[in-house]
Amino acid sequence: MAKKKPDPRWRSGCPLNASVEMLGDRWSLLIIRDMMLRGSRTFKEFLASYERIATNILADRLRRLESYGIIAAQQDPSDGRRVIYVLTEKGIDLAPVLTEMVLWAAAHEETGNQALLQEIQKDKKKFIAGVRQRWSENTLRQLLIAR
Amino acid sequence: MAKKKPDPRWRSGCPLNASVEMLGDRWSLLIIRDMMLRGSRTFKEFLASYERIATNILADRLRRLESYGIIAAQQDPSDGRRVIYVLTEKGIDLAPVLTEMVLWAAAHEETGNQALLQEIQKDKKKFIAGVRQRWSENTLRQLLIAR
DNA sequence: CATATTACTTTTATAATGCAAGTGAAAATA
DNA sequence: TATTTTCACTTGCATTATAAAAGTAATATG
Repeated sequence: MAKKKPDPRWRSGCPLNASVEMLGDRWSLLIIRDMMLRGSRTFKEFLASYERIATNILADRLRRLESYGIIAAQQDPSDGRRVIYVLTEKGIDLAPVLTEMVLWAAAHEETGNQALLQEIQKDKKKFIAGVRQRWSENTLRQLLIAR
Repeated sequence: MAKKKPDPRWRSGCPLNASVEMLGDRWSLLIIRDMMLRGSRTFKEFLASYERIATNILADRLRRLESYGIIAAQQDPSDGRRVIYVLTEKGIDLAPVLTEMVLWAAAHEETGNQALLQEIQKDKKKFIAGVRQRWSENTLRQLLIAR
């Protein structure tokens, strides 16, 4: 529905370039991974990730991802301090991208997380469908239930 | 065959993180795109790309990609000035990653290159197989034939 | 009311990027 | 053979991004 001529925001009309401009840095995809696979939803939870992002960079990336419509931010109704970040449809649609990047690195580098890997390798489509479903379930719950 | 415990080179053992550390910047994937889809092979050809990479950054990225084993550099036997860059197997294996990134951006942004897009959408597997085959054909030809 | 928690911002130092100009070797041209 | 051109870079410098550490405002908890 929304989609016509190349967006002047990008360096070029190439779709790969658009992806790279939105996601091509050392943190954005890791934040999306944390949301998609680890269920992270708050600033504090993102900070707890193993790669140790700095707080100012995290704040900047969350702002950027929101501006691209990949994630959405909402106040926690049960705690005025807390902001809950959720993936939008656009964000969830990154599941195949993340999946292929995981498979590629695992095939060519010495990496860990064998459990995730085997799940993906067993049935890629099923894995992506699972992400999608778990997310739609959780999103509702997360937004409605206080903790 | 080489693959065991997490590489200490990476910030974490997560395979997605390894991918991000190798490819997570604004130029690396575009260089690979130019090789994979446009058949670029030389410094000059990469420079001619629409996004206008600076020469020092291009030199740096080519060095990095080579150090990761994603591309290989070879002297042109018929012209001593010219260096020919080719994708390695590891580099060619990025085809599914690029494919998904193209599909994702095209689905959510206003991008161009409809021809490429329709080819991918018609049959994703066939497209990736085609890249792979054209590459193996071309690599041989490129390395043997002077121009 | 005092303390703790959460999501940031600010500051400062370091590193990466981008632009313009320059270099050296090899090849093409006069 | 001498000169010019091409190619793949490098260098210098200004701008921007990243990282680490400390600080802050709003809310919540005991």
